[in-house]
Parts: sequence; C-alpha cells; structure tokens
Amino acid sequence: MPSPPDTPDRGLSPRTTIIDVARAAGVHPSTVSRALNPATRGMVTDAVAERVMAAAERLGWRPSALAAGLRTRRSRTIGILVPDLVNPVFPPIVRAAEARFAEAGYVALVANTDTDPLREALLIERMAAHLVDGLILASAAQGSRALELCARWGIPVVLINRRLPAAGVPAVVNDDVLGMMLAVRHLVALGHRRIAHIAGPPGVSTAMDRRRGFELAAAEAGIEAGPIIATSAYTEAAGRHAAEEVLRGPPVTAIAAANDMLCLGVYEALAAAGRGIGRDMSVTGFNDMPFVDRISPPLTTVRIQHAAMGRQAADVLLAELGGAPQPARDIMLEPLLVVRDSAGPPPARVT
Amino acid sequence: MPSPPDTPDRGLSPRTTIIDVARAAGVHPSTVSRALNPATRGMVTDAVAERVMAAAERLGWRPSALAAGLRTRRSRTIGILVPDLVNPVFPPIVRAAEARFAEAGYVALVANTDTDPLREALLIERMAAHLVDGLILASAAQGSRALELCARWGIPVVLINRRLPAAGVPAVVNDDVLGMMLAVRHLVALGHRRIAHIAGPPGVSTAMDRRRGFELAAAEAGIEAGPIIATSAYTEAAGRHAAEEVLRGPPVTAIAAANDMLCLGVYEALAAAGRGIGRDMSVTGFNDMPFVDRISPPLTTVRIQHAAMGRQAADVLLAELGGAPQPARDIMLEPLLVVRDSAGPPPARVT
DNA sequence: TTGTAAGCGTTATCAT
DNA sequence: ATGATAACGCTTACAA
Repeated sequence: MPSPPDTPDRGLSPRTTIIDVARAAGVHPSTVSRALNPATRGMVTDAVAERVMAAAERLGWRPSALAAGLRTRRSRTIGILVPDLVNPVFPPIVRAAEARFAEAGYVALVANTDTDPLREALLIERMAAHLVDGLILASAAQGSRALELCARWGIPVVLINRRLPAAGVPAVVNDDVLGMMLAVRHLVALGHRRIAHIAGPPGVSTAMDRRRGFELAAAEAGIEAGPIIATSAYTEAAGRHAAEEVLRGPPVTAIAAANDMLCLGVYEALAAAGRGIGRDMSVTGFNDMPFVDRISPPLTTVRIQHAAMGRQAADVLLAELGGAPQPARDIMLEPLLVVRDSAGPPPARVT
Repeated sequence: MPSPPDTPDRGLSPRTTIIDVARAAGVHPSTVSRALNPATRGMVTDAVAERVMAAAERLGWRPSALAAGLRTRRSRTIGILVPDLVNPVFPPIVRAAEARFAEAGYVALVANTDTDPLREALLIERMAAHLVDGLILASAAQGSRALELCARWGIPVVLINRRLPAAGVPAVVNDDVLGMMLAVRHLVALGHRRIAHIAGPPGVSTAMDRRRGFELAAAEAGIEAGPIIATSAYTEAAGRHAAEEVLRGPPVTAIAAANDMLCLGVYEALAAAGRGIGRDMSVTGFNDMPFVDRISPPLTTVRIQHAAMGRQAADVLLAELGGAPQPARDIMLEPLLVVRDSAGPPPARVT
C-alpha cells in the first residue's frame, strides 16, 4: 500500500529500533536486545556484541524505557513525595536520594504534596500509573491513605524523616528522642533547671519523639519537665506565639524548641520582650537548617544527617527492589549537637 | 493449556487491563479506551461511559502510562535539570514548575547535574530514554552539550534562571540588568559615589547581565564604575576573597554584589576588617534568598520572582507541547529592590 | 457511535 | 549462542 496506515508523525524521523539495528548488524532482534542490555550481554558472543553495539551507535539507537517497562513491568523510576520542596529540610534529602538512585540507573519523579491528602492520593495514583518501582514518602502523617494506596498496588515504600509507628514499612529517620536529649543535657550542663519545651504539631513523629526526649532528659537530670507548649505547625508564627505563652507562664531560663523554624519566632518574641537571647534566656533548636549559623545570635541546635537519610532510604528501597524484602523497621540516624551562642549559663539569680 | 506461557509474576495478581473492563462492561476494548480517556470520552454514549467507568472502578483498573506512552510517543513526563537542588535558588523554581505541570497532568523527573557536563549528558540521555515530552534546564552554562542533545532528539527545551544568548531556545529569566540597576540607583540615591561591584563567574548570564547593569547604572549616575572584582563561583568564600580585594583597593563606600551568597562572605570580610556594615560600608545583594532578612544586619537585596519563573517556564513548555511552537526569546521577569539595613548613607567625609 | 485490527519497542520463553 | 514468536496494555485510523 502506498499510504502508511498510521501517522503520528511529529516531524521526527521514525525512531531507530532494535529491529533496525538487527537488520544492520545482520542478526535477529532478540540478539540485539541481548547485546544491548548490559544485564544480558553475557549471553552473546563478544564479536556479535561488538557488531551490534557498533550498528546501534551508527544508527543512533537509544533505548526506550517505555517499551522495556511495558514488557518487564518495571519502569526504573522511583517516586519521591515531599510536603514542600521549599522547606529547607527536604532538598538535601531529595538530592542525596536522587543521586543514589541515579547511580543505580533509576530516575526520580519528584512531587510536592502540600500536605494535602487529596493531592497526595492523586500523585500516588499518578505515580502508580507511571509504574514507579518504588516510592519514598517524606510526607507521612497519621491518617494518610498513602500507605494503603501503595499496599493496594504493591508499590514498595520507604518512609523518611517521619516514621509511622507500626505502619509495616521501613523508615529512615533521625533519632529524635536522643537529639532532644542532647539539647536538654546541654542546657542542664550549663546550669539550667527550669526549661520550657515548644513542641511540634500533633500526629507527627518528630514532634512526639522530641517531646519524649525532652521528658526523658528532664527526668534523667532530676528536674521538672517545665511547661510544654504544643504548636499547630513548624512555623515561625507558631514559634512566636508559643514563646509569648512561655513568657507569660512560670519563669524559665531556657527554651528547647522542637524545630529551628520555631526558633525564628522565638527570637522575635524574646527580642520584643527585651530578653537577651543566650543571656537572659537560652534557646535551642532542632535540624540545623541552613543559615541558622548566620542569624544573631547563632543558634545552638541539633543537626540531622539529611543527606545520609536520603542515601540510606534509597539504599533500603534499592535493596528491596533487588529482591531482598526489607524488614519494616526504623533505621535511626545519629543526631549531633551543634553548640553556638543562643544558649549560655542561666542569668545569676536575682532573688 | 494448564501452564501460562509467560509468568513474570511478582506475587501480584495480573493487572487489570482495558480488556478485562471491556469484558465486564460488555463492550469492545477500544470503546473502553475511549470512555476512560477524558479526551475521547465525548465519542461514546454517556450511558456506555458510565457503565465502563463503573466496571473499571469495580475491577480496580488503573491506566498504564507506559503502554499509552509507547503507543502515543508521549510520556506525559517532563524533565527538570538543576545544578544542585540544595542551592536555595532552585527549590522555589522547581516547586512552582512541578505544581504547574501536575495541574496539566504531567509528572516531573528531577535530577541534579552537579554542574558536571558528563553527568548532565547522561541524565539527558536517560530522560530521553524515558521519552520526556520536554525539558526544563536550569543549568545552562556556555559550552554545554545539553541543547545539542535535546535538539538531536527533538526534545523541546526551556531555559530558566540563566539564559544562553542566541541559543535558539526560549528562556525565562530575571531581568538581571535592571535588577542591578535598581541596587546601584538605591546606593546612588543614598549618596554613594564610589561603588565596587563583586561580579559572578564567567560564562554565566546572571553574572554578565548584572555586571552590565552595574556599568549602565554608574554611567547613568555620572559616576565612575568602580572596581569590578570577578569571582569564580557564587560562594561565600569567593565573596570573602573579593571583599578583601576591594578593601585593599581604592576606597569605596559601597559594594554591590552579584549574589546574596557572595554577600555572606562580604559580611565576614568586613567584620574581620572592623567595618560596620551599612554604616562604614554599604552592601547590596541579589536574589533575596531565604533568611538573608534574618542575618545581621538584614541584607538589602534584589528579589527575584522564583516561583513565577518556574510557573512561566512550565507554561511556555506546555504551550509548546500543546502544539504552539514557541519563539526562542527571553522572557524577563521584573526584579524588586528590597530595602533593609545593609545599605545606608556613606559615612561623613573625614578628609 | 461502536467494532476491527494493527502497531508502539522491547523482552521472555520457547525451540534450534 | 542465536532465532522465532508471542506478549506487555493501550491508542487510533478505518470500517461498519
């Protein structure tokens, strides 16, 4: 027939396929497939492999991940879901994970959930449609249907940063309990006996664990676990309000906040109240997010191994994809106290 | 036959396909395809559509983007390449672009090039294998083979943040010339007559354009375009070295830096030299990156519309994918001077 | 409006 | 070690 039956032509010359390469190399397409795929190259003679690869190169052949994925049911694609890439906690994690996946030949689909369960579900659905081989979830919050969806579609998941106790999936997180204990121990060592805690939002493991660390450290030091103010979100405004509440309450000499962002608000409230930070009132944060070493005074805080977190999560997922079913346990990363100037000895007792 | 011919079974029940749905709904698979695809739903009776969708829902059918993509040669996937997601400039851009693409039904493959041309080429190749419908490049630097590769494979590209003059592809960038002029005009209005410029690395459009803005503004004000110190990278260390060089040179009362990161180094150098920032020496930055409002003194800088950049780049690419070939022109976004405390009037002349 | 059939590019399972 | 063949799941001219 003179006219082609199907013409989705976009002006592109028709793609070079392994069939073209086969013709050029004088072998069967299956042989080309074997020669071109590093994993099966061993099945063909070196001479043939050479010839095929030369032909492929000459014809400008490129693999079609789509066609291969359709056949193998694996896309060599990983989904990474974060609440908000603009939150400075996530870029280092995502970057490290992406790098690790790239090494292993995977590409990463990244999306922001905006902490919106509907959006999250939609994105997971879409990623499932793209046949992601696995999913990294940094947005885990209690009550999310995410894990349920993944389970339904058989998508392996690794949680990151936040864990979901008893969720049945592996998680790579910071040891938040220990981290907060480090901060409080530091304050205690400086001489503080009355310390307030500004806690994170409910239902989030980082908030719960850090709060527990606060209580444990207080018990350990034999001091009362001072006022604990819960916030509704890890935001500057929430931190400011909480600090104002602390100032209105029973006197304390230090505030251990669950998060650096909260500290920015704490700084504002203290400045407004005329309290010298690190002198009249000590403050510690959590995360060691970028630039908290440049604010005034530089923030004493707990550093999290963000990059290691992303890398390890990727490793766990890759291991699972490699056929080794992963135990649903939490991998804890060691936090590190970073001492700067926002926490000092308590002011001399006026009495 | 008792034994299935092909068993790539991973423990998953065999996927529900439109064929299963067709059987359940009592129609032909092609009808199912039409009913399930929003774009072609109009071709079938409402009643049939209802029936098909109900059956699909009941059977737990999910679309296979791979199969569809293989057929249509479009993956509904966009690649986004950034040098380094940890650089605070990029998250807002990527986030906004991703959001826009998501709205349009696309998913985003995000990767970090690390400013490594080889890595960049590898990633583009891999994205091509995944049949990305388009590419957003934030890593454009002179001498990169990226555009060449994309052109070879017919992948539409939009540059972002940095432009490549005469590259033949659309770019969405900040108006860097104007931005630097705003900064210098501000300094001039404050009374400065001898201003130094710390410029960005060579071959990068932001550096070249901001430098030109500096020169134009100086000419406009009838003052000499003071010492211009070129740096090798937008880093804190480079900024420190450059500032030290400025201090060693002919006296100036202000420094207009090409980038906020450089300013952090400038602050250090000035502090080390005992110069009061904003009093003995004024400083302006560029980008208004996160937290420069929290350093001491808060930085006067030029704000870039990062989010708008990402959104517009996405829009341009989507328009192109929609069939409207885009002109290869630069879309300039309006910068905004943000006045804080790092720039004040020059010190009274001692003479 | 719906059915028919061909094909997207690759890989897995045979058989040789 | 290589060849033949049949899928993978979906879309789309074309026919009815």
